[in-house]
Amino acid sequence: MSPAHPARDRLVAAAADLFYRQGIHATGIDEVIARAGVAKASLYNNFASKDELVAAYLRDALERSRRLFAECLSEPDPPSRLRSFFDRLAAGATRDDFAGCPFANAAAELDPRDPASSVLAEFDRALADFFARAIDDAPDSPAVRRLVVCYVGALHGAKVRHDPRVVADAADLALATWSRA
Amino acid sequence: MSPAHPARDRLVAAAADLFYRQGIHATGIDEVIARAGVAKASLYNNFASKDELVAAYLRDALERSRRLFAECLSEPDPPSRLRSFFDRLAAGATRDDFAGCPFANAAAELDPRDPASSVLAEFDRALADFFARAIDDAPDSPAVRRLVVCYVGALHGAKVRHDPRVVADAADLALATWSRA
DNA sequence: GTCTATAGAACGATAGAC
DNA sequence: GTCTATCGTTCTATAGAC
Repeated sequence: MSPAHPARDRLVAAAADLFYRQGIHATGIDEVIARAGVAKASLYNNFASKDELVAAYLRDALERSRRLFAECLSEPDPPSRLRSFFDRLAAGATRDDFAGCPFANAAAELDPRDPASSVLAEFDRALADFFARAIDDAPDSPAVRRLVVCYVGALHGAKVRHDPRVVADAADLALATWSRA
Repeated sequence: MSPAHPARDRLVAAAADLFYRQGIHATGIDEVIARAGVAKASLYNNFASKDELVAAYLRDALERSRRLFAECLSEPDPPSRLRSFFDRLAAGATRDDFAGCPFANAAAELDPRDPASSVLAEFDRALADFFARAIDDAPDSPAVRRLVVCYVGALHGAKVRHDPRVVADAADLALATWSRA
């Protein structure tokens, strides 16, 4: 992305892959720098601590999510926006490196008082905001909250059951709850 | 439970509290034995390793879940069984030590190849089996899979948003998806 | 006596930090 | 690449219950 910081970008990319697939606590610093192909000093030149690398990883994932939301919102009407969103989730769930929602995983691992946890709350707001725009409703409306339930259930279910069909089930629920509202 | 092993029971109880609230990796052995009020040797007399204590904690949680399922299944008809279940979830979500689903949290932390992870799969089967019995359907039916989505979304949403209303939203979804099926 | 408990020191490995 | 802290684990020593 920014050629001015190749080491930093390589570190975030390596961290994103490893933290997401293996978990944050289960991934050591050495493994990250080995995959990034940078020296250990480069890590501490760009980040004050592992926690800040974790935060950078989550902010990067948040940015990807925001782009995904924007693409789905370009669809013309609520049902096609929701379908577009859950179709993309389903496609992601079929990948062999799929490991659920990175924010849900991080939430289970991180101390809520950890500064990186604030990114999780940001994602939560961004997700509710996306659903609200998608169905033209308020971010705190029951319909939006039900859609959030569908999203969470879809990704976690697909993860623990290794079954992408769960995403389709959740999409059915989401479409039904919208048309019902 | 068995008075012949007071130290073991105290260890599991302490581990259940700490592992659930703080996470497994974030909780050290010393903290567990301090809360249990037992010596370190008692831990390794009853468990071969920390991993086995983790497995015991998860099996204990699974037993509690099975009892909860059985109580809900004593209700006379599907809607009241589902209501009973989600009402109990909602009550749990209002507790100040609520931290979501212990199995979902453990799934995010543990290596899938960890022997303790088999308990997570057991819970998954037990949950699907409960919903199947609750609505008189097959454990792998779409309706049951949608109910699992509701359960997962309910607990995770209530956790990250600190908002027990999410459980009520999920209960609405669950009742609706059943009556629709 | 044997089993299980407690208290604490000490070891080896790992992981984060500089 | 080195330093240091921490964590899981093991060992020594001792006391109480059946």
